[in-house]
Amino acid sequence: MSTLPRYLQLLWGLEPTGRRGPKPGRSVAEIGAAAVAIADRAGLSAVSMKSVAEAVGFTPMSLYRYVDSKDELQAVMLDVAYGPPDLDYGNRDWRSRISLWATEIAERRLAHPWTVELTPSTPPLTPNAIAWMEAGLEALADTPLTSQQRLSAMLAVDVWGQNHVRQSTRMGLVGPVDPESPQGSYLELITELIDPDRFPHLAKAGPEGLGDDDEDFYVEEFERGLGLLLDGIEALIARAG
Amino acid sequence: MSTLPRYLQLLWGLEPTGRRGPKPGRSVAEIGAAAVAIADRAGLSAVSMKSVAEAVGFTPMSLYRYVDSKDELQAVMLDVAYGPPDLDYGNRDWRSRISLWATEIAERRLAHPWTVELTPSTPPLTPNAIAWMEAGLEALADTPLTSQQRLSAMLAVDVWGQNHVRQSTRMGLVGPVDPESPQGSYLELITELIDPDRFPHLAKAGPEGLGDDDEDFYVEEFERGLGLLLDGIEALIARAG
DNA sequence: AGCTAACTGCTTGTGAGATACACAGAAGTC
DNA sequence: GACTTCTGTGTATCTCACAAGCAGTTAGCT
Repeated sequence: MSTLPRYLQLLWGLEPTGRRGPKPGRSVAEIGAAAVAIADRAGLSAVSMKSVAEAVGFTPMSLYRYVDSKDELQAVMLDVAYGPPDLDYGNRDWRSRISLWATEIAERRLAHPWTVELTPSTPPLTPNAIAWMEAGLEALADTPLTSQQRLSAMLAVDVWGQNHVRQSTRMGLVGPVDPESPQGSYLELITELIDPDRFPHLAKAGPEGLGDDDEDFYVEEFERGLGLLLDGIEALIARAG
Repeated sequence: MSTLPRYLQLLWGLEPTGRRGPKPGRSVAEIGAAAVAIADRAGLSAVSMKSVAEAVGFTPMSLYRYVDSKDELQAVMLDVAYGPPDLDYGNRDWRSRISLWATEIAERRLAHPWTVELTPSTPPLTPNAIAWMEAGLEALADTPLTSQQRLSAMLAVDVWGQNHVRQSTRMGLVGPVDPESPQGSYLELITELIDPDRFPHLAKAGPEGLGDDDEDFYVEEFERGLGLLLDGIEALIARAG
């Protein structure tokens, strides 16, 4: 049994009782929240050990009492940004359940667009992240799929949704406009580069597929893609059931 | 019309003719190849402006004649790593075509596992990346889907495949073992953390779903997930046709 | 009550990395 | 042959993440 990294112990409330020494001035959650606030306000690049430390009234090195590396800090940030899942599945069917699940996650991600930009180097083990995974599996609980199939299906939905949010926010379709992204220029560039003779399919898809940066393009495309995945799962269920 | 970034001009061979001054000593492609070699040998973190410069016989600052930032260098690296698509669709049906497409991309990614770790901040506009997208769309060309639907479907497949490679390499199922990743410990940690009462579904899926790190788990799971997506696309086609 | 071990946050320091700027020589143009 | 434009270079700055040792604090033991 390998011992848990400190930030996980702290997040899960697993510290041994009867500790000596001064009480910690802040909690990991507070530190994470401060980092989240900075990222929300000034972008991910503004989150440094120094800036976070200042925000909580620490010196940079003090943060290392709570977190062993910046990577771990980012894991905490994700946990704080997602928050606990709050889903009422009622007596919906599985299709409607994962839809709800996927939509809710997407909402949290949209609220903190930087969440889809950082790529954790280790699988998430923080409480909220775990809780969301649990909720996703629960959505598929009454299907005849094996737990492995459920896991795969859920992962597919999750990854797809994450990517959708990423693409949408980068193109400025949704959410607060990131000042440091060129957003609009992509379309200009692509039409400039794509020679219709060499890339006929792309040439057709480019303007048509990306052209209407309507407000609700995000929603339409979300439903389109999610539907595709759900149909795939449905086929899997049909075969298994 | 916004003007193209230099590295794209160079990659696409769009430099204006009749230039004065000395010829460039190297090409962007060479620089990219050097960076790729370093990443393959020593990991992504070993790729710095300095190390790449040394590899091509330059000083760090010289690289900025070819590439405006490290981000752009990474875009070049991806282009070099993917290489041009070399697919023979023959007279397969669409299902078999995208399968081939997805499999081929996955192979390239496996050959350079770091490709799935870096997240380009801008959509890919480099020649090979574009060519791969074109090939993906071509695979769906004779379906009754709109170009927008084709684009979405292709993107879904691509994102899923990328994630699959990422997960697999991180868990050490496939490819060269990254010395700086803890790999095995995840399973221990998760079983240590997941209280079966609070997270019943995960508790069941965890050991069962991730347990058999067999060699061919990668392939099985690849086919499973890809099949799910293809079934989704098929449903879409059925509805559209 | 006094002692001690374990813990707190702080101070100072280091090494790496990306990138700005001004320059000397090369290769075209007139 | 003079002018211009582009090449690669040397030097310097600025920001980070992170290392190591320190002084004050507190819970439990004697």
